[in-house]
Amino acid sequence: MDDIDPRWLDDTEQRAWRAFLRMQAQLTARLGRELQADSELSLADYDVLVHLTDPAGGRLRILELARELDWEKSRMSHHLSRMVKRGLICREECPADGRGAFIAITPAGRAAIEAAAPRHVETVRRLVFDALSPDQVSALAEVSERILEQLDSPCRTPV
Amino acid sequence: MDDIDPRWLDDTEQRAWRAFLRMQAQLTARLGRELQADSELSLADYDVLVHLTDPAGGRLRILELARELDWEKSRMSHHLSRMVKRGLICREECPADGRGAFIAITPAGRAAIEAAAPRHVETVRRLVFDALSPDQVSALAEVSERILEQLDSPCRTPV
DNA sequence: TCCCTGTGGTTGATGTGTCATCAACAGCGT
DNA sequence: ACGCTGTTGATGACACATCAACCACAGGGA
Repeated sequence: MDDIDPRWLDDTEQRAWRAFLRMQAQLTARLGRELQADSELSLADYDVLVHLTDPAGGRLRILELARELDWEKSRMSHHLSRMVKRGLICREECPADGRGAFIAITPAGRAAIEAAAPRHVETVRRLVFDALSPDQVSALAEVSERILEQLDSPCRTPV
Repeated sequence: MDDIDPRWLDDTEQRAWRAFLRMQAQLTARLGRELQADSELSLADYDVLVHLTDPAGGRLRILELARELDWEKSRMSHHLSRMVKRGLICREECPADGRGAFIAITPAGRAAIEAAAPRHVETVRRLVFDALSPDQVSALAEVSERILEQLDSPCRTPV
């Protein structure tokens, strides 16, 4: 028996945690559904395309993209294959490194993201920011950043 | 051309939104991984089992469970099948309604959730609540609840 | 030159989520 | 009795994520 008697959550914490879990699940579901309905893109597709519109030439090394999105390389590869098949992006050789590859946005992909972005932003505003006061927006940012720090910190309580 | 020129996000909003998206993705990934490593349960399994420990008899009608978890009935059905195969739960006939069915937690299921819960709660505390001040916890609750209201409200701006 | 290790990237198996569709049945009106 | 309608649940096809194995090349030594 390795009985850890954990520090259970108190009422306030439980309330926050339950609300957060529900909100998070419902919000992403809704954002995904609306994006899909408006533009035939999934949230994942959207993220990929956004990252490909920034850099000059609209192309990135594959693992560079994976790092930015925080995806596993395998997930990245599978997803890119599907997007290639749909004509949103294409693979390009990397002359400087024989094993490497670029992935680049196609005109069709650019058209897709440019059509999708305004509606998506509008959705985010309607579902999230319209509901929040400026103070709440700041609080959300701070809480998120604080938790991100916590996640990055190497602390993993040794067993 | 239905050119909506959307109200783009300002800097503060962008900062909040980006941080929230990253946080949300990384946090659930991490919670899932640790839960799985500690207990052979996915977050979804955990949720199902939690809901089955509350009611007397540890059993619920299937759609009742789906409603509480906010899952589609099809997802529910698939997931239950897998959990039955693993011996965590079992289906039981409903005498009152010939087509209906109960789903109930098995002793093995109860053992699994009781073993998993303390560590999981500890993880949540370590990754989330240890990082936040009491004010921030309240703010998180309020923001989440506010967004949930917004999601439930029937407003769907007509095109 | 040859091997060796690390890195970039793909592939296939498996588990999981979503959607559309189907079958069984209850409740209700005729 | 009959058909309608809504509910409950199962199933098959497909999108997606994760894991482990793998291939191809780069950059070293020996």
